Amino acid sequence: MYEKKIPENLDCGISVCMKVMGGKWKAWIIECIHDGIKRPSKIHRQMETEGASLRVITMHLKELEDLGVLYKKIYPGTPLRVEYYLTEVGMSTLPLIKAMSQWGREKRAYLLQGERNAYLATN
Amino acid sequence: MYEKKIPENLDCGISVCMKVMGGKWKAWIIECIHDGIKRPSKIHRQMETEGASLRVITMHLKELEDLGVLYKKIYPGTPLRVEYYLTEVGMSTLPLIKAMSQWGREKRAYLLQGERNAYLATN
DNA sequence: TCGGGCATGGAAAAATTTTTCACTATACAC
DNA sequence: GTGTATAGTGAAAAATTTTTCCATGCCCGA
Repeated sequence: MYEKKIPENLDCGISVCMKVMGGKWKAWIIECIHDGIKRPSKIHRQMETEGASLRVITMHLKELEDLGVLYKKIYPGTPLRVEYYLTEVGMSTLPLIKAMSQWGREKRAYLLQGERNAYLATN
Repeated sequence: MYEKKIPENLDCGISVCMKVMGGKWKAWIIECIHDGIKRPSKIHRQMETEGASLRVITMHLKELEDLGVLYKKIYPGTPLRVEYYLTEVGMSTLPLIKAMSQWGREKRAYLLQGERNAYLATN
């Protein structure tokens, strides 16, 4: 387990939000589960074309579960089956994720068009 | 300059959004500038209590300028003065940042309360 | 019995981000 | 002259995240 060396500062709402939705794959995992893809192996199959490793998915699922964003249902027996669901707080991320996603789609072309020049103030 | 080894995938709106607002300090820098703290040295003084280095602020300002989220006004002369402002697209991040910040503040207590237990399905 | 799928975890490597430090250059105040 | 302030860069170190690889344990099908 990796231990932080610089203590996390979660005083600020943005840091808290980023802890849940930041990172390379977390928002996608939340979206997957919302879309009904609730088992780790399925989530992985959904995202491995994009390059997500199963390991990182496992780690994020655990982290999101510990935060109370997801809850986990275990079906005992073999092969062991597990399903993740959004908690109420998990659901409350959806409008935000949708808004971020839409903003990104809307602004992408502009943002990626290249470098800009500075203005020279002449006063 | 650091060169990416895994190509960035910006097909997805969330990745684009995270490119602008993710990272440890970017959202704060945008907020600072919106609050009228527009010069690098001022921004640094504002955030150094939190641990932000001047270097990372400089780098993020440049990145956000290249993306067209900020524009830069240069006042020639010495000491050289520079001011950053939000572009129209920069402004459009504000509702999102506000929403993230508010969400984080609202859910912080819940999210940080500790680990959770899985449900054992009994069917 | 061998190979597959299931969920998960340790450990190390690789990739990326952030920090720290050293440096440029100019002008002003003391 | 020395110290300060301005904005910025390069290089290396440190911190963090993500990937890769390997291992566990169990059952099912060939």
